[in-house]
Amino acid sequence: MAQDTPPAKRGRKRAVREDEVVAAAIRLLGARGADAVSIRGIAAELGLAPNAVYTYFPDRAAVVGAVVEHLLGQTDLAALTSRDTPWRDRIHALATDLRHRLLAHPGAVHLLLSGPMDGPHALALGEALLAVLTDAGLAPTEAARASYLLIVQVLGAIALEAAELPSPDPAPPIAERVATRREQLRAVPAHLYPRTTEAADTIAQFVSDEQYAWGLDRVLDGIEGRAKD
Amino acid sequence: MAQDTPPAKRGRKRAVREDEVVAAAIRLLGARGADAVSIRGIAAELGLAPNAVYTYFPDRAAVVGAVVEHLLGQTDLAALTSRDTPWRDRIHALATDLRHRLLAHPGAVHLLLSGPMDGPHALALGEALLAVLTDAGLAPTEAARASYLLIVQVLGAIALEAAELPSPDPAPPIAERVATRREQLRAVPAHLYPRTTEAADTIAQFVSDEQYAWGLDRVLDGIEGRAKD
DNA sequence: CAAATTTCTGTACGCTGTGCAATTAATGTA
DNA sequence: TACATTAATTGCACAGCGTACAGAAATTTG
Repeated sequence: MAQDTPPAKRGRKRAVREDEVVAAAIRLLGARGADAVSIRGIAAELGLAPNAVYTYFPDRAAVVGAVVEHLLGQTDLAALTSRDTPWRDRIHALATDLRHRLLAHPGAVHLLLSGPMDGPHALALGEALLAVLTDAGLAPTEAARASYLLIVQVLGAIALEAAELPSPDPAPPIAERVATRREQLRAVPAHLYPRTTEAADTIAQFVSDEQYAWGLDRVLDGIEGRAKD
Repeated sequence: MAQDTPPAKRGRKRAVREDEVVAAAIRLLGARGADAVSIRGIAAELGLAPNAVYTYFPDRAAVVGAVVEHLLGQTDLAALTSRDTPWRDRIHALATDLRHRLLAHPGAVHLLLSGPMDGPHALALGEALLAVLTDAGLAPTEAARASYLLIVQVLGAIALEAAELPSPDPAPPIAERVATRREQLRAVPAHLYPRTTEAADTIAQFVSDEQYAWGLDRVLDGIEGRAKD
């Protein structure tokens, strides 16, 4: 059986553990935005000299990768694959969960998109999506394409929302963000952009749960049309 | 009539023009990636001291915003709204154009997503999309939501593709990127991720024109289902 | 106790954005 | 022509970043 106690290595003891580095990074991410996730900031958070971080990760990109993995690992994949509820509802639940989780740390999605998502949790998420979409009646190839489409949709929507948030703040509530957008849209000259002006109310609500769910539903409609059931 | 010659201002003459600053930034973006788009790099490119750039833009974010505007302004919106071809084809053409243009400078999409897209060219793009989708038979509110969905889809797909490119290089050809992905997928343990392993060929082709077009078609299917025609 | 090994620290280099004061170059007025 | 006014540019400086290198500290093995 796997013995928990490591085989008593030789040199000096480690002051922290790798997961504490990740935890410190996420603490900074939540408190002061993506730019605050710096080697020096993490080291200060842990009470270490900056260089000590390089004992645990080879460079900053590796730390960010571990943070991304941690964030992706928080999603409940069991709920995604359980067949108690219709598959569309399960995907909706996952997407909503991801959105709230990632918008809770504005800038987190920047980290997601700053490197390839090839860790175990990313793979597990893809695998679970494949299972759901196979359930939905898609052939393997179509299920794979649809899973990527969904990832694109979810991360794209979150990225666009995050793009208009000044990163350090703890993300104002949606109602306030919509109000800000509506205010800015009042400055759009109606003679140059008549349709934009006419649809200003809807456009102001692009950053809302409703728009997010609407877009996801259109994507799911398109996917459902490919099911052979 | 509007007189071209500016009314002979008082102080020292400007060494460059604002659009030359943007051009220098784009030159750097293409040659050395998004990280090279720095105030100091731009200044060196123009033969100026770094601070001189602040004569033309208040801070780096403003320069990036101008670069984004320039990139968005290169798209042919006239072709998007002309009714010679079916609306789906027109959107396909726009999406393809945007993808190739943005992937030509890997990291460009990072700039796009680093701030709100509220410039005139961004507005014009939105307005043109609204026109196309109204043509397609959508009510104004639905057209607005669908236009945002399309922007999310296009930028999301490009962002995910760019995420796995090491930014400075001039973007290897698609075939090579697919081959790299296929190679990496061979390391995925089949017993943990059976469906992923089975669909590896399709997954390797996530970064391809075909997947991009497929996803766009599913989104358009979903949108078309809302047309009242 | 000494040797070996690992981790942590001190220092340093080159890079970033950008604020402040002084300089340079152009124009308007006397 | 001389001077004042104004705008653009520069030099310098500061604080921050990632990270490479050498040495000190801590811990286990012989």
